[in-house]
Amino acid sequence: MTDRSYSISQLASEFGITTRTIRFYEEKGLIHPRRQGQKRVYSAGDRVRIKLILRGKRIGMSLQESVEVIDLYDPAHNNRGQLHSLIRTVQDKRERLLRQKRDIEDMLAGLDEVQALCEQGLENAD
Amino acid sequence: MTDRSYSISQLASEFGITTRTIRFYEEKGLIHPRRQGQKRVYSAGDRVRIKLILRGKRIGMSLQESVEVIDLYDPAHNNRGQLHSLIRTVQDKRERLLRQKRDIEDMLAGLDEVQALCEQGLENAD
DNA sequence: ACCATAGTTTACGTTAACGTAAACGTAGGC
DNA sequence: GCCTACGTTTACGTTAACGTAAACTATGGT
Repeated sequence: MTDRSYSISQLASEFGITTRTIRFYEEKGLIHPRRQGQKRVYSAGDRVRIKLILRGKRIGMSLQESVEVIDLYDPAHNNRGQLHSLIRTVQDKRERLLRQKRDIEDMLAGLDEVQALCEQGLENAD
Repeated sequence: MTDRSYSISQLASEFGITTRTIRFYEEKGLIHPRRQGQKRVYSAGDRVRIKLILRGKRIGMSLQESVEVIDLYDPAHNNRGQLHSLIRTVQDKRERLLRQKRDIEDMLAGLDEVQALCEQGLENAD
C-alpha cells in the first residue's frame, strides 16, 4: 500500500529541516531507517514518525516526550498486563495537553484584546 | 489596590521554581523588581509577568518569545505609528497559536483512540 | 577521465535555560 | 555571641538539540 520510500534529503526538504537533524533523530533512537548499501532509506512509517516528532516539538515537547506519546500508538510497546499503568500514562498526557490548550486559549483571548485596541487606535487616526 | 509585594522565595514557592530561576529572569531583563537595601522586592505586576512567562514556557515558547507577547499588552511599548506592524505581529502570533491548538487537538484525539483500545483490552481480560 | 550531486562518519562548537557551589551580608531568636 | 534562615553576587557546570566543518564514498552525466 503506502510502501513508498524516501531519501534523507527528500524528507528534509519536505519538512523544512536539515539532514543533520534527521540523522540526529536516528542517533537518539527515534527512528530506524533501513539501509541500501550505506544509504538510509526511509519508509512511510519512518516519515510519519518524523512528522509526529515535529508536531510534538511545535507544542513544546522534548524529543523523548514525543516518542513516548508516539509509542503509545504502537501495539508493539503495549504489552498487556500493564494496561492500567498505560491508561494512567494516557490520562497524564491528556491533562497536560488540556492545560496547554487552556493556556493557548487564554493567550488568544489576550491577543483579541490587543487587536481590538489596535483597530480602535487606527480609527482614531483617520 | 493590588499593591502587595513579595519576596523572592515567596514567588519561587508559589510557582514551584527556584530563586535562581527568578534571578536569571531578571538577569535576562524579563523582570525589574525594585530593591529595599540590596533585597529584591516584587510587585503584583512583577508577579504577573512571571506567571505569564511560565505560561509561555508551558506551551513551548522561549523566554524571549514570552516577553514579546507580554509586551504586546504593555501600552508603553505600543508607540502609535507602528500600529500596522503591531497588528501583523499579533496576527502572526495568533496563527502559530491556532496551529498549536490544532496539534494539541489531534494529539488528544489520538489519545482517545489509545484509551478506547485499552479499555477494550481490559474488558476482554475480565 | 573528471566533475557535480547526494550521501556517509566523526568530532568539535553553540545556544538556551537554568543547576550548583562558594563566599559573603543581615536580621531575628535564644 | 552564636546559630539559623533568608538574602546577595560571581562563576563555572550541565543538558538538549542541533550547527558546522572536515574528510571520505558512490554514482550518474558529459
